[in-house]
Amino acid sequence: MSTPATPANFIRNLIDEDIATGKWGGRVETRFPPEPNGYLHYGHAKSIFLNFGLARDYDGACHLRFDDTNPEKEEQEYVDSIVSAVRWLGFDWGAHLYYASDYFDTMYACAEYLIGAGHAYVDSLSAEEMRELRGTLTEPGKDSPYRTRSAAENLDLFRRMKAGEFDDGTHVLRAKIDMASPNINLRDPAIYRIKHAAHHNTGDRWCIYPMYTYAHPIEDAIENITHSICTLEFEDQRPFYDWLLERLAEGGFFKRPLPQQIEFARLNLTYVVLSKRKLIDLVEQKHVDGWDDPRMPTLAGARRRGFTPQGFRLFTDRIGVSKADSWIDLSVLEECMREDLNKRAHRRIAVLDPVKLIIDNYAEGHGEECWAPNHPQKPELGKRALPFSRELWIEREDFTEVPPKGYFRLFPPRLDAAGIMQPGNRVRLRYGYVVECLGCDKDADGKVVAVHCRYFPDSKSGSAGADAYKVKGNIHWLSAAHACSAEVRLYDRLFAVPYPGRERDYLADLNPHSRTVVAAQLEPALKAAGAEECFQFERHGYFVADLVDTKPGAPVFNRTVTLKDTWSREHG
RNA sequence: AGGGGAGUCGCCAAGUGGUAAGGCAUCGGAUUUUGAUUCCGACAUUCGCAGGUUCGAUCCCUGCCUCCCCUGCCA
Repeated sequence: MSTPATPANFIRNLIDEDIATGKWGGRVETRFPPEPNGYLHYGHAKSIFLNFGLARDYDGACHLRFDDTNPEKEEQEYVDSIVSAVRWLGFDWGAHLYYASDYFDTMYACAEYLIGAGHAYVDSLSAEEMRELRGTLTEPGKDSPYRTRSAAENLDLFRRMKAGEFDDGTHVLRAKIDMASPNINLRDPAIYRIKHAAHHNTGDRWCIYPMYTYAHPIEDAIENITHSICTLEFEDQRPFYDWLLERLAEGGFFKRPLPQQIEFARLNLTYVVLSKRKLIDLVEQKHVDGWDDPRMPTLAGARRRGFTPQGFRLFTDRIGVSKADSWIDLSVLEECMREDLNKRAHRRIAVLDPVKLIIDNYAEGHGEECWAPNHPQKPELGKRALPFSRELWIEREDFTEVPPKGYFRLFPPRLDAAGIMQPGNRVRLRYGYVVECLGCDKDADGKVVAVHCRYFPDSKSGSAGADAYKVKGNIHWLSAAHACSAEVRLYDRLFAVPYPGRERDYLADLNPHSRTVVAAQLEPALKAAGAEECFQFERHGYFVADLVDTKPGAPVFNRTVTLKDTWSREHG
């Protein structure tokens, strides 16, 4: 991808400073540390581009690290989906693929050290009792009666925890810091708990697992991460991050400088829900067809939707990085996708809501070819033939019996203000002839079944004098005898309101029209489209051949995003 | 309420003592065989509020207001 300079942000400033002072000898090493307990979503894209982008721009490295410290929630399916999503975005971690679970031995050794140094103890309170002693936001906590256990007793207990002698929840290893700290995270946080659960990576080898707060700083230190970037909600955790690494540095486990945690504001998008819990609900309650449903804000869904890695890159550069809570309008993301697709997508014709257009003065059985460029702004991309004949498909909305003011598509002859009959409107059949509307046929219900017109033989696009016909309207069409039909899915935003869940349960805010399936008519060239090939269907938007449902010779298309449409925006 | 953060144009976002970048959106206008694209132009005397320091404040100081996060053996 071309590389526009990424705008300045506070993290880059910080890194520049570290480089200037030589803190890390110019080294920049980041990491993207997802927990494999769900699919990656748009918010992760921000983090991925941030972390991998920094590594790219500073000639550093970014590690892909699975933060798999909770075996009850993590699965191999999720690690696979994460690997494929990060790759899809275009990033490569080289040899730097890690698992927190790879470090369980080191983490355990650190814990034993902490116990020996008097920095950790085994607490045997129940979860409820611990909660009671923790105090509240305004009141200090109280020491656990087990806080004064000797190092020897703690060590013995901890080893027996590891050996599997105890049931889940009976003991927990805690850091010994300060139960009266105004920062609740420093009130002797739990760092190891007993979980008799099989781990996707380590199997049954462990029955005690480290907590995120304890594990993460150690992971960073082991991997020599220089800048550990995470979201704002971990800000209160930073003092513990630093406390832990300082203790461990004292114990000779790590050398200074120690990695530093830097927090940025997570992505909030209107009309979208990004919390893992809600995404899981949507999938499990079948409001969507799985994690990769094109309506899902997951990267797997985005891919099927036709969103592009380059579009995401544009988006993340455009929204920037800061510590201010912000809401980005979904239209910003959509516009980024349009901008990227506009440059690359070949143009094709598709009639999504077909109605017949019959050219009364065109010989029956006659046919010819019209030529259409693949990209009007890029002639080097070539052109393809569009068969033309007497009976065409046009878009139902490109004809109306009673045109609203400013409508410049097809409408029949009508009386003007002076009572004089005026001819029907003229439009150009894009890349073909100019036609004049003669009228229409309707069925018993009054529904238009065919539109009639006459064409002007000397108006064919590209022929000498064709430009003499000045028309405002330009509509797309397909020869009925040559078009092929296909399923096309018109996707719209999954939620109907900007802030789902703000006024009521978020599920009540689901958009009932988030997917409309139509039987469309497509130009012949489209029949050969392969999965993930994207096109602009002229005057409609960008579409992609569905990754999973497209079969050879039988594409199924998903609408990625519509074209900007100032006419319907102003006319309902 | 204790602690931690944030408040700069409709939405993002730089700047952090020398007199408000940029992007998106919007609005004009031009080009256009996609009511698309592209192009050109306009768009904060003002930086949450009130005081103070200073020749000079978005930036420093004081007070206030608003919003977000923290009381999992989740991450």
